[in-house]
Amino acid sequence: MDEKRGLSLSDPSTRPSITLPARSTVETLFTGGGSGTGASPGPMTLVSNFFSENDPDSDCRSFSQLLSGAMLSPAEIPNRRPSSHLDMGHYYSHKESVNNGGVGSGGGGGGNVDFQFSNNGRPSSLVVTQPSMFTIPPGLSPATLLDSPGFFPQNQASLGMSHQQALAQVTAHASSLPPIHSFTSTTATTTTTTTYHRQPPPMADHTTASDYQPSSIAVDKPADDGYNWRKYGQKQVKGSEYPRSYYKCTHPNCPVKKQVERSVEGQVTEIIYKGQHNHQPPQQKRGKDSSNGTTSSQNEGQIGNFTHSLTMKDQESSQATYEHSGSSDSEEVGNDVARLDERHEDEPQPKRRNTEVRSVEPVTSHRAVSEPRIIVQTTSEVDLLDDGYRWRKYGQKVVKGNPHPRSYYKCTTQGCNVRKHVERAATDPKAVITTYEGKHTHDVPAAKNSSHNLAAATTTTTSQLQPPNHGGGHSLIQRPEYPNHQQPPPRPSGLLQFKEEQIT
DNA sequence: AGCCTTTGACCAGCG
DNA sequence: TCGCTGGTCAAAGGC
Repeated sequence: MDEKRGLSLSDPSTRPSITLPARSTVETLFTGGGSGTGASPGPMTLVSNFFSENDPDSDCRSFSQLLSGAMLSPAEIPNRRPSSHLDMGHYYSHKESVNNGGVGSGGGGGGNVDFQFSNNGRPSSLVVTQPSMFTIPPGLSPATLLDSPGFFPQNQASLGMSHQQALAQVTAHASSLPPIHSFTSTTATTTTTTTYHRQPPPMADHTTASDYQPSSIAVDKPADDGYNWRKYGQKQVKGSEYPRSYYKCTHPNCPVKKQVERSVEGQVTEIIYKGQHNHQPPQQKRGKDSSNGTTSSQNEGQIGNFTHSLTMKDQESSQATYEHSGSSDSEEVGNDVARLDERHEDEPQPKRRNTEVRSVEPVTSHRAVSEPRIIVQTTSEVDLLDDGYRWRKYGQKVVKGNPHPRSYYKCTTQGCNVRKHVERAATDPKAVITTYEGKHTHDVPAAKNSSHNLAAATTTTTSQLQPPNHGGGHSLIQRPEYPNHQQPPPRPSGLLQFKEEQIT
């Protein structure tokens, strides 16, 4: 540290106070829009708030329907309202459609069994700033998205390229997306902070695993994506409570840059990648800064020129959202942006690039630990994303409009009343929504994590609205960022692991 | 020695 | 034109 410097923004102790933004709509979701009394809503409340708030023309939809909606192209959902961060119901969002009506889809009344929820395509915070942008539903990776039926019809036409071409391109982008797809998890009561890293799917096969891998050095190396970076600047950007750091790829003549924002605690809140690597990832220097050692071959054959952003905004209260929204500008495909961002869409974003693919990565923060979360994930080979806990299936039901049954599980640990239900998309069984209810009263079972390595190839993305238990017990592996913070028991490092669920 | 981070200064775009 | 803002430069120091 340069001692002549007075204030180092990288030093949390010297950072200026931060004015946290107004609670987002996501939080409203959890708080029940003002009627909250501090009690944590159940999953039904959560989703109900989420989808039905103040929407006169909202229609109840089941998870299946939501997922089905997520598979629709804009053409199929012409009256679609812009989605909220948590709106899993669409991929595309045109800002011109702000006043569009909500997607109506049948469904009935929303009981606990049917898990039907009203839809609210909440205009606020969803405004996509560029036309021809598409929103990747929370929890769906670009590759998965592209592999989903119904994703391409319009996009393909607008881009003038085939599904395969676009897939290749986006996949390439995905591989340039930081393998570290990190997001933090913080609770108010425990101040637990965890950073997760996700590795992008290998180029060769977009259906293969999007590995989640923990990193213990995420704070200092927010995006160890297999490339080497040199920091060349840092700025306190107006409108952002976090300083922004600028990095360049150290490879000669490589134009790739990235911007990283960190929270006060040093957590990475946003990573924006710009440009395309014109070289192979350097060999990982294990032991130095390679938090994930499997990235060296993941970025081969990159094409296109994307900018990616990962955002992990720690909201003051407790919400965690995961939104992928994206654009695919037909005129500037070469400058696309894959962006994970929780920034309010209606906030001005100075100097925004012409095209962006925005997505929001979730994060948690300061929320009661007993609230539910919604996970949207897609799988290929493995059915369910491991969350580290053992579950016993106790029910299953086929919902109208969805050939795939939803399944109900209970945590097998004695005395633990946590339940979850899993539903697959009608149009794509790979897409799964998992809803948790309750809080685990125990830690993640220890011994069961060694099997079912994700390397088996899954394209899995998790939308984490709420950890059922202080952020632990999920598919994602936690590693302590701060030694003094409460953390769940360590889990084996490596890839995302799947539990031995008793699924039949 | 080489690479990296830090950070004030400078530059460029925009309203 | 001017001020604001984001992005970059580059010197200094650290590892």
